[in-house]
Amino acid sequence: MGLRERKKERTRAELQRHALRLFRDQGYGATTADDIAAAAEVSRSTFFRYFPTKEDVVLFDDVDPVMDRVMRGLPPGTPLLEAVRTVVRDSFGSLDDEARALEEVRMELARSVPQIAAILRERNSFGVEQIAGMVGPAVGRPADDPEVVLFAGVVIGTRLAAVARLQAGAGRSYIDELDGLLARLAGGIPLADEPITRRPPGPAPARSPA
Amino acid sequence: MGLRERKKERTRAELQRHALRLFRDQGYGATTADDIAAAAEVSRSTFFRYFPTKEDVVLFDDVDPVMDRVMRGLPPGTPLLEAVRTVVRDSFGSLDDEARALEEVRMELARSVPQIAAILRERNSFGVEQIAGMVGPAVGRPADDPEVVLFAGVVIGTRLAAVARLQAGAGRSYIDELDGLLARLAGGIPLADEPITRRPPGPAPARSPA
DNA sequence: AATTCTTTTGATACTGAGTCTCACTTGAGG
DNA sequence: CCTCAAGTGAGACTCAGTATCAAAAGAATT
Repeated sequence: MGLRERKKERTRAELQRHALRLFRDQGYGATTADDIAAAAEVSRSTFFRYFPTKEDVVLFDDVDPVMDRVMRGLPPGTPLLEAVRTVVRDSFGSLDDEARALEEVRMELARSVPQIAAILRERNSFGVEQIAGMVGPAVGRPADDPEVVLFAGVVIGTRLAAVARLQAGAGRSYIDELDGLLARLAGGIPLADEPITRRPPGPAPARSPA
Repeated sequence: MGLRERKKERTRAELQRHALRLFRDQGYGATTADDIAAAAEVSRSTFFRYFPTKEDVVLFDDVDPVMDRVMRGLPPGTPLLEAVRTVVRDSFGSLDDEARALEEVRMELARSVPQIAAILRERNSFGVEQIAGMVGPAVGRPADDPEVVLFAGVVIGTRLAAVARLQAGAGRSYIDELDGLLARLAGGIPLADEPITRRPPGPAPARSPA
């Protein structure tokens, strides 16, 4: 690996490191691209060359390719839902120290900076297609099979639930929370058959999706 | 209702109508706030007074308060998952003509304009809290009960799956698709116990969530 | 119907994200 | 060295979103 590549890697890491630090210290909104560039001692142009948007600084991670590899390495016959659980656990487990540290910071930010939480939630809803693309082949079905897509949706939904729980201050780490919810899911969808009860009329919740 | 209020209502409707038309005709990104304001014959300032962001023009709808009302009107004892199905179906069914027409246009846009699809997907991932806030009370549990949150996540995930299917060109209407998937969910999480199979290594999918 | 009060509007200016272009620097390779 | 390509910085530009303020217009009062 030449000097050039190493330099690029270093620049990217520096930008991300300073960005996360600034976001934490002075807030996401109050940190301009200029601030980040200045802190990392490069020009604003360079910042945008590395990260197409400010959000991407937060979102860039090294987990994705790992997940696919782990999935491929699982013994055939593993039940799908359990396979997903394993993938989730092992992917994070196999990160090197630096990557894991970044992951920590990012999750910390997600907890403390509402604006970043929002971004993470947004981005997370991407991914039905990605999960479906990973899961479909694993069970020998096309990625657009309705059941594959639905399964993928359920997985994403579970992640959203995990993030929502963290947000609400329910202790534990992101990974433990997600793993726990996935485990619970193995027993079926909770409350699905729970009978609803009459309740007094109250104010409607702020927004629910269209 | 005074002249003032009527005028406001008309202005908002005009802004939204022209905005959606322009988005459809010349694309979301290529349509500036100025364009919309000009088309509706108001100033740019006024546009932002009615819609805090450009996205909000697409996202403004009248469905939300309805859902809560429908939920409250259901007979006690209805199983939760079925209750949600009913709420979804009836909420859309009870829209007046104009609201329904807007809903149509918005869904059409979601299908044909990728950028708007992305926005809708983003926004949709909000709502775990909202759904939990609606569902928790209905079964006599706190909104932050882990099972309530997980259930809410599953519902949102199912929606994402429905949207993903529409996007992929799977015919049907949004509401039919969602209803169908919810129905399927009543039989448990599909594929959860499906054994995975060995498969040849291939290119990793573009991105999956962190 | 003239006057006062309040809401709504338009004009203007500003910040910051993101894009583009172009000239300059600096690794890589002969 | 010298050349070429890759990476960088500077500056200008567009557009979203915010803030301010003065003019216009509906509502209320006499």
